[in-house]
Amino acid sequence: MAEYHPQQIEAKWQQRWDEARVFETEAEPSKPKYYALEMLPYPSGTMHMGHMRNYTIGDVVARVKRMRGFDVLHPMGWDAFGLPAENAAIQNKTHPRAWTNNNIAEFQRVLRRFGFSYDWRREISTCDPRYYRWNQWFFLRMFERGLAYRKKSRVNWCPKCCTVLANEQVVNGGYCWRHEDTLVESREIEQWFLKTTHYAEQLIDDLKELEGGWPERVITMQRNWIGKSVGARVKFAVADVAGVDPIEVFTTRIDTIYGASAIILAPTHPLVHPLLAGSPRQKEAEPQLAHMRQTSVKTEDLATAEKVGFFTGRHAINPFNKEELPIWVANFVLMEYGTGAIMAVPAHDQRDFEFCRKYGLPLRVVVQPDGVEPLDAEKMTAPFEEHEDGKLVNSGPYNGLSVDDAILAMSAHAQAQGFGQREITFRLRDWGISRQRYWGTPIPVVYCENDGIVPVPDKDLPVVLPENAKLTGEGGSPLAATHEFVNTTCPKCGGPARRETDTMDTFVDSSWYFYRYCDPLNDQAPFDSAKVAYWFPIDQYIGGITHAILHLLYSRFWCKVMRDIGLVKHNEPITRLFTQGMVQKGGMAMSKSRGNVVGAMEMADKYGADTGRLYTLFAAPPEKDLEWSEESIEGAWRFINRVFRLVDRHAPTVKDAARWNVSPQGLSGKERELVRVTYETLRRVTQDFESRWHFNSAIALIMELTNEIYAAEPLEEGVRPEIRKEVLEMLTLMLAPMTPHLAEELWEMLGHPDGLWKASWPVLAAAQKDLARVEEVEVVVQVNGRVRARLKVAAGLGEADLVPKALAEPAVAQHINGKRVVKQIVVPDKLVNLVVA
RNA sequence: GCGGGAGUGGCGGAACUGGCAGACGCGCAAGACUUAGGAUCUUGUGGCCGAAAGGCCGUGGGGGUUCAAAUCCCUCCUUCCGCACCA
Repeated sequence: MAEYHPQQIEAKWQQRWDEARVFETEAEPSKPKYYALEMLPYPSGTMHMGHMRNYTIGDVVARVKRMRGFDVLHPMGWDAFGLPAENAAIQNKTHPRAWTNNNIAEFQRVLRRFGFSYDWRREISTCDPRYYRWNQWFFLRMFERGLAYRKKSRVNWCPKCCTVLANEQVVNGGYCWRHEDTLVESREIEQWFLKTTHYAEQLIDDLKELEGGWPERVITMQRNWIGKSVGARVKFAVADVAGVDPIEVFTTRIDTIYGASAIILAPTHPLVHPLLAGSPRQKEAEPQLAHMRQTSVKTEDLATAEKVGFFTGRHAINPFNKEELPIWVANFVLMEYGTGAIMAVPAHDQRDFEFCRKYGLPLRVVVQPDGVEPLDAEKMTAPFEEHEDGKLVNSGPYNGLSVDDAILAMSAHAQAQGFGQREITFRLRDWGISRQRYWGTPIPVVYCENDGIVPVPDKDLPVVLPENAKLTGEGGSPLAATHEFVNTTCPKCGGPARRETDTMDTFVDSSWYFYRYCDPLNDQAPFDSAKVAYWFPIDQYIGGITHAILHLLYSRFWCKVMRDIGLVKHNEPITRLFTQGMVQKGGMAMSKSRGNVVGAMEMADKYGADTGRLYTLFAAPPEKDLEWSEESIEGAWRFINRVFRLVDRHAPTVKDAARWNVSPQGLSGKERELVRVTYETLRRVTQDFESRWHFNSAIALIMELTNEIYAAEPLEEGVRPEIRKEVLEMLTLMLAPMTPHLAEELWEMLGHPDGLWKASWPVLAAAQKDLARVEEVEVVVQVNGRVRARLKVAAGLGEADLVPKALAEPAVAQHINGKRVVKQIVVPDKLVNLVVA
């Protein structure tokens, strides 16, 4: 009687796998390829069970695909640049590289301990110059194409990070994504930007390619983030002051322009000052403007804030009807969106309605809903905003047109007259990548007095991050204070020049890392396009929902840039995306700062990796959050032991048995039932793995099978060795993707010295499918929808056989009680429902 | 405010296209084996009534469609997530 010792078994098989290079992958065109990928970790703190859940799901998928004959690429790497490393280094008086390398070593130890089937030869680390060199290379390609550019801009500045944040990194309406208690400030700085907006249209359109493969909500989040809106730009000339440019307005409802009551500018609009200068309202207006510019920048307040505004004393001319409209300034108009100016149409827009009512601006109905009493401007309590079911009124020559027709006709008119054009606006803005931090990729640019901005030539890459920069944590870039780094010569004229001292946002690193896995050691190019063409697109990407916008949007952008450079052929890098739920403890995500982590290594030490893997798969469906329960782990542990004991008990008598020829001839009743349950389980488990990803119910099925086998004990009585072997082997193979070490050990015990990694996922032959079929079923008999009896009958009986049997049941007869059966519903093999009146 | 999820025993969760609600596991209870058991094995375990047979109720609330609803429709409530004055 052997005992289950996971520590020994797991170490043993991990060593065998390594020796046999089982998970090392090369292109094998004879097999279909499969690229399975989990989001790469940021090596910081401890690896906890939240991480392990992500990798376990990915590992199950990779192992199932491998068993099913796919050539599987399953790599792992490290998102190794970033702020925490820098902060930790300052705190612990060490170097970010040392701190990061320690963490990587620790993380790697844990991943290996869990037996994940990675091809470790392909491991990458983004802080390695051999990797970030290609970040710089890509930057230069984008620079050449005008996709990387420098501009002075108002940026989000986190006073704790001492750096600029991307819009995507400002969360909860104005807070830093890393310091959720810190309000982001607004500063004006020269920054490098990547022109994500160049691809805005494609980033929206290509979402169609992802439908079905990506979660609906991720697609929706991306679509909203990019925020396409189709409308028109219209110029309104200023009436009562000369020399001021016309005001450009963006609207999606040019059809309502006859209903405009005012033009409203954002407080920071460049025309506000010229308009106010010398205006009769100047005195009252200026303090209000100053006040408006100061008040809260928190967007969460903005949404609910009272709408306030003031009249500039000036007027603009509606180009359609030559009407003079007052020009206002108001806090609810955003400079960042559209043109920073709107026309207010109170009858047909909620915000305009509120604003105009408050300030007594007139309201004019210009779209009349079909089939309703004419709208009365005096009595309206809400604007009519619908696009459909309306006709234009009070709109001069456009009266009677539908909204859609009016939009077309009026846009055409505006264009012909030269005061407007159709325009598409996006919410998406360019990606600011400059960071005033040390631990990141240096931006490969120098500044020369003669030549200005000069890109570093390819042959001088990488621009290596100096190891000796002083990290103080005080404001400013550490590289700016590192003179050996800053002072250089101009690649063009050879004269003295200064290097760019900002580093790249770390999202650059993760935007293309998965391509590098295909060709990790290439020192001539970021990768060989042929290798990428073989493996891409990624068949299955697995990670947290937290990255639904940032990482995935940037990755999609990067892919399109690479396609246009000619490196790749596909439009989208990721075919299928799966977002797994979080692992929580005490209702909150595991995090070191909350002190609620369950360390992965402690878990493996206590129960073994297989138990940890099995529990995280069993406790909840993979897309849902999982509340960690120490008690429930015992269940997974007990089950594994139960399986181990079962195989251990029978292995000596079955390991030399011949392979069963799957013949229904001569099967005893006990054998028949055992084989049937086994094959039926296999069928359903296969389904759960392949299409539904219900790992939890797959495990439940395997547990049931195990219970059935136990119930048939002693198996030696009435079950021949070759059939015992068949059943135990199937059980072992089904467990292999989830508890691979256990399965290998059992496989060996069952008489296979070769290693289960060579075995295939069992596919049921026709004879086995026949055996999986039940011969006898239980049919429920209902009277008026209530269960009154159960029939044990042969499978496949129809109405003619079932109804008489049902009526013959005493309990059924009793409930019919002489009443007439008005209807009978028969679902073969399931139920009979007799409706009596 | 807009958009998208989710509400099932004491707990985690099953239930594929409407067809026995609560699979599987945890916990709990009883029994067996045992010097012992926080090991193992067996049995029971939604609620209420009942000695039992059995009956009634039950998937967030209310209504509807249907022979039949956790599942479909309407409505309300709770909760989580994303966006948030986007013109």
